[in-house]
This record gives sequence, structure tokens and C-alpha cells, in this order.
Amino acid sequence: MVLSSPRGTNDVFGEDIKYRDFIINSAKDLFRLFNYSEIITPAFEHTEVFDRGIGKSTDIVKKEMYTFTDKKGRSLTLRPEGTASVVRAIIEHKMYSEKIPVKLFYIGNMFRYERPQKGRMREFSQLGVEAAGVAEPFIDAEVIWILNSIFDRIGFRNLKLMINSVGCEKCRRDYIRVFKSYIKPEVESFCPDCKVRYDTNPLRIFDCKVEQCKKIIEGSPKIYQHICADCREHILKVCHYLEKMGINYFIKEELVRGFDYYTGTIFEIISDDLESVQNALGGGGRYDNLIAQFGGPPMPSIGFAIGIDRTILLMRQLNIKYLTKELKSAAYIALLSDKFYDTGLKVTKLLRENNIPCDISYKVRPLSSQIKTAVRDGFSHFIAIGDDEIKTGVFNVKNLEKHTQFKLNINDSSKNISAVFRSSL
RNA sequence: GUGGGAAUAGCUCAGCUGGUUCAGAGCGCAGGAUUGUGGCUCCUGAGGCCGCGGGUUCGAAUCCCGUUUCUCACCCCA
Repeated sequence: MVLSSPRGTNDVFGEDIKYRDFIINSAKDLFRLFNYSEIITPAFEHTEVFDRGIGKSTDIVKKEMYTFTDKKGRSLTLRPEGTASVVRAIIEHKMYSEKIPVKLFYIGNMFRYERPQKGRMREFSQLGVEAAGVAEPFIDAEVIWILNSIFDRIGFRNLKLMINSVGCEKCRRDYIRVFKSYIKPEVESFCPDCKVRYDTNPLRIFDCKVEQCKKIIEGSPKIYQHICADCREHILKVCHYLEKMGINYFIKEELVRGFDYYTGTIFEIISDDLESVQNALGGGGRYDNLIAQFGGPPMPSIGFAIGIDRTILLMRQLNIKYLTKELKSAAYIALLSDKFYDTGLKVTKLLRENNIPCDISYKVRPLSSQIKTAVRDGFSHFIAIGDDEIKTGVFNVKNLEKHTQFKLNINDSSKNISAVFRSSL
């Protein structure tokens, strides 16, 4: 029996759960404010959803998918990202016939077969939004606003928001012609990957880290300078709204992203504080043709995703604490003899019925040890059960934080009990 | 898929050029000192096939090879 979780996966427990809950709760509060509703899609889809959605020429589809055949011979794939599934669901349920825009958010685990390293796992969690059916640049800015607000609420400050436009179908085609003719004389000098990209997806050459390739494209025309008048107007309006909102950003003309479905506005948010090369915390963009391409109606759309695990990493690194929604009041009940289990049961039942979290020492131990345990585990109150309490029915409740003590009569009405407890906070 | 480093107790690690102080420390955990009251102190205890497999050797935690996992980077992304 192998007792380690598979490569690139991990168990999330203890403090990580608190960070995670904090991030998710912060995001959910914002989603509510922006009127998005949740969608939960399956962890796997028909392989075609990603093949056609993300694009066959992308690295993700080519070499990073967990694809398997089920017992009926269907090809299925564990989702490597969230957008394709959500788009599939929007079309399947004809959500656009209820209202437009369709504004959805999702939280889920994603799977990519890669070599794990800091901030990159084979199974990881993302949360994201998709706003489908609106072409106005206003919604681009609003979506970026949400993205920015999530990190703002968490407490990140030194983030960089990068924006670019990769143009619409038409202007991209024109640009690619210009770009290819510019680099054509040098194509033999490219790295093997870029030689392939030259034919399949020239824009991705901008993502290449090989010095030689970077040099060749250094002075090349950038797509941002070659987008058509409509696309230019669109991105300028997005920038205008961002400025009105006071969101800092900068145009990064070389920015490209790894999914084929993007059109027009794309963006990425990175942290220079993240002690890792994997510094992208979130990103997204427009996908104006994807829904139609999937057989749905024409629905220009935009979305983003953020990496929950990387966000936790950065929070830990910057020493940012999570806020918990846990009740601060919790009681620890100590037994001084094993005669008192029945009374212990009665007290815990009473407290729990009154919404006061509590735990009990399952073993009889010296009183001082039990207090130590209660303090260590962060209980605010301590109740010992011994002969005196049994006789009188009155329990001394010790407030471990304030070093005070009060009496609790377990024959009091429930209302009284919670009142007495709360007043001691 | 490519390249570097690492793996000893729950955690952080020590363990020299192979040989009865080589199965160790600190922290944590459990119990006690303490038969009804707090973070200290002291005592005691549990826990490891030294990642796994092979090799070299009279003898391997230690040297060699393989493998798995972790880690860092490339690629790519969140």
C-alpha cells in the first residue's frame, strides 16, 4: 500500500483550510455584490470540450491533459481549466434564454499533467467568473474590477495588472500575416518550439523564453499596434473605465495567453512578491467566438480565473492572516472522575443545543492538565465536573481569556444559559 | 518531456573518511509530579524496515546503481 498521495497532489487540512475558506468567502462576498451566481460543473468532460475549446495547438491540450477512456469507450478528460466546461453548460441548458448576460462563478479543482514545482501542482484549485453575452467594454472593466477586488480584500498590495488586446478574428489574421513576414527571414534561427509555433500559432512565440527567439521578435510589430479600429476603441474604453475606477494597470503589448479561445481584451495579474517563478495569480480575457464555435448563439463573453493555491502561498509568505467566521466562544468540559460521564453528556448536550461549541475531555486526568489542554486548543471557557457540581447543579465556568469565573445553573432555562455565556465574552 | 538538489521520529534536523556510545537531539505528542484551577519547571513514556529495491563489503543510515517521491528551474500556466 502506497501511503503517499499521488505526485502533484496534496491533502488540504489544518490551517490551509482556514486560508482557503477565507479566500473563497472573500470571493463569494464579491460575487454576490456583483450579482454572479454559482455553477458547479463536473470534474471531467468529454475530451472534445477541451480539445475544441482550448485549442489543439495549445500545450495544455497537446501534453497536459488527464485523458482516459471509460468502460463504454468514451474519451473523457479531467478539466484542466474552468471556462470550457462553463461554456458547455451555458449552451446545454440554454441559459441565455433566461437572461443575458449570464453571469456565473465557479470554484473547483483542475488537473494538468505537468512536472510539479512551487506553486504548480497537478491538481489545483481555481475560482473564476464568466460573463456571457455582453460585448460592451464596460463589462471587461467590471470583470477586472472583481479580480482586483478579490486580492484587495485579501490584503495584497504589490500586484501588477497587465492588459493587452489580441484583436478580433479579422485583425489578428491581418497582424499574423505582417508578423510572419517580418520574422520569416529569421525563422531558421528559432528554437524548435518556435519553428512549430511559426506555422501553428505564431502569437505564442511571444511567450518563448529562449534568448535567441526573444531577440528576433524584440523589434517586431506587436499585435497591440495592429488591431483594427473597433478593437482599438474597445480596449481604450476598457482602460478608460479602469482609470475611472482607480485600478492600476499597464499595457503589456507582448502579453499572450495559452488558450486559443481568447479574442480582444486579455489580462493577467502577477505578484513580484511571490517567491517563485510561478507568479501569475490570475488571468483571463474575452472569448467572443467560443460559444458560437460550440454551437451556441453568438455570445461575446469574458472571464477570469485565479489560483487558490498560489494565493494561499502568497498570503503565507506575506504573513497575511485569515479571518475566521468561527464562534469565539467555545467551552472545554473536564471530568474529575469517571462517575461523571453522564453529567458531562448532559452539559455538552445543553451547550450544543444552545449553539455553544464545546468539547469534552474523553479521559479523566488531573485538573491542571485538562486546563492546559483547554488553553492550548484555544477554548474560551472551561467547566470542571466534580462532586460539588453534581450536588448543587451549579457549575463554575472559567473564562480562560479574562481569568474570570461565573456560575452556570444547568437547571436554568436555555435562554438564560446562552445569555449568561454570551455576556461573559 | 529536460536538467540540478534532497529523502533519518508527527515537525526541524544531527549522525565525520563504512565498524556497540549507530538509532540520536530539540520541539511536539502522551502520562505523571499536582485527590479541585492556567502558559513555567521537573520526571517518565510512545514513535523510525534511516523512502523503496539491488549491488560492493566480513560489516551499509553512511559508498555505487536503479526506482519512487519531494524540491528548484526549463517548458507552460493558475
